[in-house]
Amino acid sequence: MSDEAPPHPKSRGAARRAQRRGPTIEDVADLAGVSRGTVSRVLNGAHHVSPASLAAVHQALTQTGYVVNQSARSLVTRRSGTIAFVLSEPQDRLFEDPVLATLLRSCTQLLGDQGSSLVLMLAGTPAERARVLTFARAGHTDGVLLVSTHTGDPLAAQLAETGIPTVVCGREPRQLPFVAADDRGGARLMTRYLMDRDRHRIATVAGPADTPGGVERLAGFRDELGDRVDERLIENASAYTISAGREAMDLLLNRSPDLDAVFVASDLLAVGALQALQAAGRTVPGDVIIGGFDDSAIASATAPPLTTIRQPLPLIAAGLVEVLLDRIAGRSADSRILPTELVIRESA
Amino acid sequence: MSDEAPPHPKSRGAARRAQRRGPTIEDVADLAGVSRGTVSRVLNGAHHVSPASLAAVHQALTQTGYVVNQSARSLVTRRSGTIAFVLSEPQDRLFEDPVLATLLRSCTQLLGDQGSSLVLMLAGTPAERARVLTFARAGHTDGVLLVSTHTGDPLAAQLAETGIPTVVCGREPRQLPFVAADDRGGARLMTRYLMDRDRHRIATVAGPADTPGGVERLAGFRDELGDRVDERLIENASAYTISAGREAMDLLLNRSPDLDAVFVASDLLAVGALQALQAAGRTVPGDVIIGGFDDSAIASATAPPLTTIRQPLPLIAAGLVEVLLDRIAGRSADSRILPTELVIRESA
DNA sequence: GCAAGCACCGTGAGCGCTCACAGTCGTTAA
DNA sequence: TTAACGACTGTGAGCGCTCACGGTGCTTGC
Repeated sequence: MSDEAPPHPKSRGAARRAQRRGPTIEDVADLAGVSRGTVSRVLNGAHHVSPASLAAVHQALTQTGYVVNQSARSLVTRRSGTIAFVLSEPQDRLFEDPVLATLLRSCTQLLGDQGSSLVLMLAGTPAERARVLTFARAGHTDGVLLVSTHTGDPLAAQLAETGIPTVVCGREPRQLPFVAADDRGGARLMTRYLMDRDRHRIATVAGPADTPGGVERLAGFRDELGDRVDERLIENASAYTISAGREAMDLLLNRSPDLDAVFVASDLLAVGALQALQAAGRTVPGDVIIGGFDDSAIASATAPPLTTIRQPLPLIAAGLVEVLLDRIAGRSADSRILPTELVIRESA
Repeated sequence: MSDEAPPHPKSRGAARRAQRRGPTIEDVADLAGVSRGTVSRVLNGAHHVSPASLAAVHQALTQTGYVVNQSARSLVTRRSGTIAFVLSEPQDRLFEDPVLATLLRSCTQLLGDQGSSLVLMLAGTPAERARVLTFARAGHTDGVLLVSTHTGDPLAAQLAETGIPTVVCGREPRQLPFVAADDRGGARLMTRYLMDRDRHRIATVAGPADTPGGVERLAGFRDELGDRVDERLIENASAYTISAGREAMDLLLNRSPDLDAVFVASDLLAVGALQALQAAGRTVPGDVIIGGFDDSAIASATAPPLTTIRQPLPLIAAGLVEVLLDRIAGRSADSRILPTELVIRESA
């Protein structure tokens, strides 16, 4: 493999980009007039380096345009510098959830600022889950950030077994640490607000029953209403989508035409509910007031704009990476539940 | 670093997961009774391996649970097995675009099926852009998949200079290969459809003028209308968001209250336009018919559902990874422009 | 005056793998 | 019979780095 010199006109096809091997640590060392070890020390921020050689190394570093070979480094340190963002969800739909997009963006940014990179992995099918596990076990990743809406995701247990640092987004009943919004508290906030607006037939479109959001937010609703809950005013949506919201609302409307308020467990769902309400001739917030959950971008884009519960997404993202990084560093880090906030707009 | 045995109760904190070094290729070789070389050959699908040793190796492979150390492999092959998905966009908003989410999902899946992984990188700020460049130059990635809505993204040029295989999503004026939907053709399709419905005051909410989608779709609109275009019926939105759509539509409505049809350059924009229309008391599709672009999930969730132009997202994703993979393998691969399709719903 | 301590530095070993090369051994052609 | 060839296999080298160790030479305390 000595096709180093451009003079060779016959490009060897496949193995052709082995050419321009960047400068190695040794090149830098030579240029700076020091040894490998010294360069390595400054690269790793170690002390015990004289000001003179430090300057020389820095000079050589910029002069050569050196950039470390992560593979070589990982080989010895056993740290990859990447973390896996795993999306465990059979439905493709999840990807259209603005909450998730925001989370992904924030995590990417946070991780990037901190020097590691994020690899995105899907874990919707068993084959994909197996791939995630292999990937993790192979040490390709320093830790995994698991996002899964369904309670009792098998991947969580398996990940826990491998022992690789993991944090899950959303309540997780197992031993794994998690970071989540205070769903129950948020639901109480909204329910209380609806009650305070002097409504008495308060319904709820809850999330799917097999998701933490689905059960927690419903629990909050029940907490606040106490013995005034009417089971016929409760409907679980089949998924977190607009159409599921519409369907659930239609059901509710059929069953209890006299409802005058509704707490919907997600903004996307609320968009659908709003449509169903308006299609049924109800005015919002005149006849019926409606409150959502998430405060995603869509909440301020509906007509009327949605009163909703804000999930502290930036804080959740920050918590997620902080807990994960702590775990990776061997420090212990507890699960966190972050407070939510009522955002009043016009729908309620 | 010999805290191998659990007996040691004092976990050493930081360097604690160096423990369980998985089986190496040598372990497998020993177990199979062959040499490193032979195991490596079967791992890399090479031939020149006798059926007997092939079987022995496979046996040993599963028995040990061996999984290759990618760092070690990359160190010698100079291939990382990862590709970077770079999002070059100052606005955070882009992340809420369902089109993008779908694209990201498809690419992740396609790449995963094919054995490589996707690392997500943001390139909104200069610092982030620099990081991408360094990352690419360091050989941490075999190729980059650049998604950028703005024409003339500086990153495209810089990436081209580095020589690392790159493909861009969306029309790209430079030498870089790209994959894009036929925006112009799609716009013609929709405009023609609106004309055929016997409307004569056809307006358009175009995308931002500094995006390929913004100019191409507007060009298609003009193509089809010919000398019947009225400049006062054209408005560029400031971004691809619901509120920008609403604002543009309001402007149009003020300027030309008599408009009876509107082609909106994206579904998100169309949602806003629809709201503005309805808020102004216009019925859709009675008074005004409206056509969107993208066929994102939201298009079928509005009331009425949007007639729109479908972008062949799965094909785009497939084209993107195919072109990129070809480039990485040293094969040449041309840019692709994929056909769009009219999807008729109720808004027009 | 010398031992001890300190700050700094260079070097060897080795991380786990792939690749090229140099075998070995059975088979076929001359 | 022997040379040549093919299929298969083992081995050395080396990818670029970090880490531990063992030097230097200098200061300090006695």
